[in-house]
Amino acid sequence: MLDKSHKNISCSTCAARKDTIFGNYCECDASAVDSIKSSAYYKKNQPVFLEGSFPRGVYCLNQGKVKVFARGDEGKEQIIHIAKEGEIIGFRSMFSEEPYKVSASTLEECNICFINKEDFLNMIDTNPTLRNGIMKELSKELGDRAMFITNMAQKSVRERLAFSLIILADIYGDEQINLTREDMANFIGTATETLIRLLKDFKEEGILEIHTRKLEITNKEKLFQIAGK
Amino acid sequence: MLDKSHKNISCSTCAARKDTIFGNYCECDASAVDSIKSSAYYKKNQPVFLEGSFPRGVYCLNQGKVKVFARGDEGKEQIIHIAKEGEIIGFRSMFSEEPYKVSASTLEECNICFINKEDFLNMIDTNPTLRNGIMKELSKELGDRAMFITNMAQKSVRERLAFSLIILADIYGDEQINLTREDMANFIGTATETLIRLLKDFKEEGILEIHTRKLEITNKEKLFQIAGK
DNA sequence: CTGAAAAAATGACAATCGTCAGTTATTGTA
DNA sequence: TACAATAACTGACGATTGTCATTTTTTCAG
Repeated sequence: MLDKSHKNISCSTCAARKDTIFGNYCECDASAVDSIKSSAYYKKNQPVFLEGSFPRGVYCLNQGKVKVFARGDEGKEQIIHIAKEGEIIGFRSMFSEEPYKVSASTLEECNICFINKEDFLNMIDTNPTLRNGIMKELSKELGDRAMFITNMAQKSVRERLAFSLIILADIYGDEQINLTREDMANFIGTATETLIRLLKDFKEEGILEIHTRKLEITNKEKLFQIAGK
Repeated sequence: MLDKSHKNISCSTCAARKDTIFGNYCECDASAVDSIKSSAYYKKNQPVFLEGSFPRGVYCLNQGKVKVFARGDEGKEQIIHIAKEGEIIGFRSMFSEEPYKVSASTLEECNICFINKEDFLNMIDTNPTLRNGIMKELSKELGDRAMFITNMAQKSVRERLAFSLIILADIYGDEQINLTREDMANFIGTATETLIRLLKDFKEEGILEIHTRKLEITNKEKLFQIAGK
């Protein structure tokens, strides 16, 4: 259970700070960010922001994982990205001056800090290093998504599953992958039933172990093989 | 046949200028850009830049269309974007300081202007309006790609074809859509044979007319219906 | 204008994958 | 601890889509 005393969250002691855009790009000291941010505790499955609404600021994950997803025509979620500790989410729409095109929702208990739009844009304007960091980030993501699209379009579900498991293993680090089958299916872009069947196949092939909801990868090599180079 | 006298291309008389990032965001006069750009004539199917190489500058399309594509594991192209007159391509990797993750190649005869990296970055640094324009552009594209991914993952090939034809009709304006079947299949993310069959279906349903390679949309309404909202 | 090369089109077939309908297992809470 | 709700799983089945092999049409260079 997560410590709910989010009042104590401070940038200067933030464990995730070194992974953030602030930690990497911003020379300004932590207290400067501290003074303009607020922080909040989120329960599991709680929305962070919603498709269609206008951004009021950006969110910086101190603790926990968040899914970023779009909805298809029939309302089915497509998970575009799973953000973890240290990541900043929701800043894209602030620059494009559009409403959010995606929603974000917590996958587990989270502590999330918030910096309001004016303050954030002001930082960007006055801090070239931070600005370049943001541009670099936007550009990198754009490149990643070209790959994502190519994978979606050209790989089979089996290959995509292998590929996604590698990504998920990376996101979850030493924890075990812990997602509902539905979320996992919506990340891979397939039906829940198909995902379940393929997980079973992978298990029988000795690639992973299924501990109910949690997945333990036991043969990453093979995953790479299946996923394609 | 395109006028090959690209020596005469000037920003101040560029027909596409009003559509460019320069036209929209940059207050600096055309001659300022003119003085730092060079321009070149490209034949059909000529590479503009290649995946894996490092960007030396940005390309601004004066005339003609260019496909931007990634390659899947088996070398199959996935077209991510089709750029037309006025668009600037190849600037993403300049910010991310990575090699290109995609390639670009002309789909027809083109006149393309080039601004070298230093000059372009210098413009960005000194011109906040232009810089914001670029950030807006990056952000917008990122949003578009979330939708693209969702479509790829959730729509049937038939739906994607309808959707893509709407996009292509928009890109080609009053011209007829003019792509090889292979390129079109690589845009939609399907096999060439499947695309050909579906085009035939659409023709029989009175949605379009096939003039060998060129496609004329005759019932856009129906395309919207098929594509989903 | 002609022939070779490239592109478009067609047919046959099988595998992948999604859908629907139902069962079993797990979780969270009263 | 038990029960309701949610999630995980299974089975059957067919439609969609990819693959391969071949033919027809179009394009383009000489």
